[in-house]
Amino acid sequence: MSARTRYLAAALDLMAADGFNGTSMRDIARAAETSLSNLYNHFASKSDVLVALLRDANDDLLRRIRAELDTAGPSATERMAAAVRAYVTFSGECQTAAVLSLSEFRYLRGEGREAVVQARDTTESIFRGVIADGVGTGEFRTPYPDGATRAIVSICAAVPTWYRPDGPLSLSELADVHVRYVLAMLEAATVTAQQPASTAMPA
Amino acid sequence: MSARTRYLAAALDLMAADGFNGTSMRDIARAAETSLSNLYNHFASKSDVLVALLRDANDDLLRRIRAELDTAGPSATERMAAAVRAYVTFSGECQTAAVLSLSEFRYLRGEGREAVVQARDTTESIFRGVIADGVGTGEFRTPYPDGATRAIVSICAAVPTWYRPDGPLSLSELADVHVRYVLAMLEAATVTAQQPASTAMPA
DNA sequence: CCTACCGATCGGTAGG
DNA sequence: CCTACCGATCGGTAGG
Repeated sequence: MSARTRYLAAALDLMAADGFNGTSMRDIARAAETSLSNLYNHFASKSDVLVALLRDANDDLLRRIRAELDTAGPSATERMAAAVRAYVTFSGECQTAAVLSLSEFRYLRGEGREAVVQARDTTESIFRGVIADGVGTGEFRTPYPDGATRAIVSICAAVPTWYRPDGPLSLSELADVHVRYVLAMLEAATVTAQQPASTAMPA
Repeated sequence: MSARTRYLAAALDLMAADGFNGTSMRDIARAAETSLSNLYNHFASKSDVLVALLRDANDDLLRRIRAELDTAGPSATERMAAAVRAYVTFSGECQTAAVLSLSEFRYLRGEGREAVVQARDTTESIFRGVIADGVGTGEFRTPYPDGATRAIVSICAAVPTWYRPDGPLSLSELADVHVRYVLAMLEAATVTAQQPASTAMPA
């Protein structure tokens, strides 16, 4: 494990718990069992630490979505299901990073912010493209396809804020449930023919 | 305008922009054109300021939802539409307070946190109750009603993070769009019979 | 005896 | 990779 990885792992836990402004560079150095000066040898500023964390998280999410899409069927319905599965799975498996992405992005400024904005746009454009495809083929019948991307991403991005690994549903079941919600929201033609993934749900 | 109201208005803008830990009591006092000591005469701590802000915001949201429900029709479909309309309207009209509620809640501890948690549970339980009613009457046919509350609240709560008053849709149109998303997600029996509220949507 | 409020300063810590 | 620091500012409180 490289020094950089250790710093980022420590910073991830601390910032997810106490926020960007609630975490000091001394806190991070201490958690990584190094000195403050050494931390500054790897990151020019506290903002740079956050940029690295959010970029890594977004890269991971994007990689997962693309991997799922590579093995998905050709229809927009199948591709949307794959993308939602990937997002929900990421939200559960990388919960801390997903929470951080959601809550601490606002503290970024300048070019670091622009880089993360661009990475987010890439993710959103994948959903937007699949929605447009599905509307074109008639698979999705929602009269409001343009606003659906935000609604879908909002649902997926909120999962890490309440998900608990010891909950009543496995992450795979949770992904299935969210696929159903999303396809129903898009008024997918196939949604009523789907089989429920599970009959048990959290209260 | 009472002194307390002036402090809270200043704190709301500052904390929504820079976060709880990024806003100092001196910043708040300066923005409210008073002294730090006077601020401490009204709030025992910075946390107490945040508690007051989040409680006020939640009270406002709850009041709006209840007011809409009072004039709504009796069906679960109409009541869900009313609740979503109220939430989206609040998100747009009280955007700063809504953003704060979403992002800064995590910095609360102790009994102040518990009070806000309880207020949130009250709001969520309204949605949960309407969903249960609709499932009971057969209006909502989703196989996963128990997870739908979180998905619905997540969509509504995310609106203030991207909404712009100068966007292509009026707040009323935006509310209509979200009502359609939510009812579709619940697989409402009436959803395909609905009329689109608008043909224009943001990109 | 209370409130509302002041200028000044407390012990510690922030990012760098 | 460390000790030793900086200008400033932190949340909170002093006496009056």
